[in-house]
Amino acid sequence: MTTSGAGKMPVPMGGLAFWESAVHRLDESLLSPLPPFSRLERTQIRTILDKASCRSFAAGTAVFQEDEKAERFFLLLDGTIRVVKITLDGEQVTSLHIPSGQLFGIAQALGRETYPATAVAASEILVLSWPASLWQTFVATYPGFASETYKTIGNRVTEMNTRIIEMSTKHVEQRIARALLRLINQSGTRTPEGIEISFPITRQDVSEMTATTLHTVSRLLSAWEKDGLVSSKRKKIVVCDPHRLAVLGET
Amino acid sequence: MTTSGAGKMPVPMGGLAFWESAVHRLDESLLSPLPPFSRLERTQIRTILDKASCRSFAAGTAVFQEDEKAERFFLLLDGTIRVVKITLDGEQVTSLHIPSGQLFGIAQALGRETYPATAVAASEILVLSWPASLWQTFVATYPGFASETYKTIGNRVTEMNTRIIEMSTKHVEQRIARALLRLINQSGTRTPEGIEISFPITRQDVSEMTATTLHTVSRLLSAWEKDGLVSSKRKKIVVCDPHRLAVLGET
DNA sequence: CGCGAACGTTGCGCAAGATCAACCTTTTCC
DNA sequence: GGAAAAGGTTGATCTTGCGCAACGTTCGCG
Repeated sequence: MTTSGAGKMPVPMGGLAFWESAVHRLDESLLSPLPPFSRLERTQIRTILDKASCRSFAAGTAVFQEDEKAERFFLLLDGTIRVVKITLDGEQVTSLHIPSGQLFGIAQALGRETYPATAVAASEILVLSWPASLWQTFVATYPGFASETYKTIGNRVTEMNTRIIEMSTKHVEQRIARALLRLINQSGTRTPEGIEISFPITRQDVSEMTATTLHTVSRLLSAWEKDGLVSSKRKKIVVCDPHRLAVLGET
Repeated sequence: MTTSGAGKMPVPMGGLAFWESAVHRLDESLLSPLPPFSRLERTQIRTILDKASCRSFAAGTAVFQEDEKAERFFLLLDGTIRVVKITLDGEQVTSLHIPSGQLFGIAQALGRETYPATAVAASEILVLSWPASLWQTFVATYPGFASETYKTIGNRVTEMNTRIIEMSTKHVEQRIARALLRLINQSGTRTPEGIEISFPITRQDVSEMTATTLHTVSRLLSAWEKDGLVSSKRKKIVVCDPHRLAVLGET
């Protein structure tokens, strides 16, 4: 049950700003299809973009840390975010993955002053961000922004609930199977072999999502590979037979 | 890991309305100290109360069921609510306990049309409720209502996160210890012996909160009783030495 | 190019805790 | 008041998957 020792380096904070507000380059069409902005006019989106900072983070770096003052909120333009908590004794637990197109770091929407967890770039990522002080304005001014945000939160609550239930009632094998399926649903890429998880992911990462050890994940993945269910290289997992994997994850 | 079989009867829906809107009896002072209403005037609270229905539910009955259409939202005036999810194969998992004074069944705040889980009365309870259509009005009209609601949600998210981390990193003994501590914090009653959980709770209930079996809970509780840590009768648990229990729950 | 770090694999033994089973106690309800 | 149901205890056994350990492989960097 206990995830094995330290394992991972302390998450480093992202480096200094690279592209700080080179935002005039960004087109309105980037935001317009995204739920929080879908009901807005082009001009409104322009206004929003003009207030945003844009920045990239290298894989493995943190956008913000748990308990840090929530001075900005973010939108993930590209890549995937891993939301992790770190326990007193240094173990990491991944509570959530956030695919591109979603808001994150929205402590304001939960009535918090600090971020509830650390956001780590799973791959190289591109994010927009706004100062927290604009949150109220956005909620009040832009129709659909608030409601879509709360839907996002609702979905995350649902996902957390699902994890609690899985950990309570499923065996390790089933949890891992389901975790992989969730990942390819959220951010899978079609390949000739099957559906690939579109960001680098280690056995350790998977173990942190499923409350087990990298050893167990490794064994399982090896067994599944022999069986033609998955195919995995270093930091790469391809699900070849999602259906059979889903069957494994049932009951 | 897998919680033992059926165990509990399917949660019955609460009976027919007993006190449907005998609300004129209720005093404004009931709501005024509660966070969602704390910034409101007496007259505003009166208006809110006039629109509410009041009702009691017997212990073990459901106020609403998972996936039911969310036609009302609720305030728990007295008692404790157990929020449970039921898996396909009939196992129950408790995700949360809600103490009196809090809103619940607030699917609207999560952008949902249906309730995400079942709310079961842990003891006899008293609830106010309003039609979902009033949600928007409340949020728009009453200052502090929205922000306090989102704080509540934030707290619940935090609590769920805590559970995920505990299940990922702690052993059964520690999880149970912490679960008991959380319960006495939320709804404990001082007694000469120690602090008592102020609603009836079975070993099975505890096992559903901690992802174990009632057997393991029973053994642990027996051991702790011998040790003077707790004292328990049928459906009753008193924590005699919270401090030592907290130590048990660490690391 | 070669070394070290990060990542991955695999075998073995052991312990935590689930499962099975039997039995007891208290409550409920006809 | 007595049977049945709900709740609780406790022992014996069995399985999962963790801990530890040793080793292989790939990658990145000086």
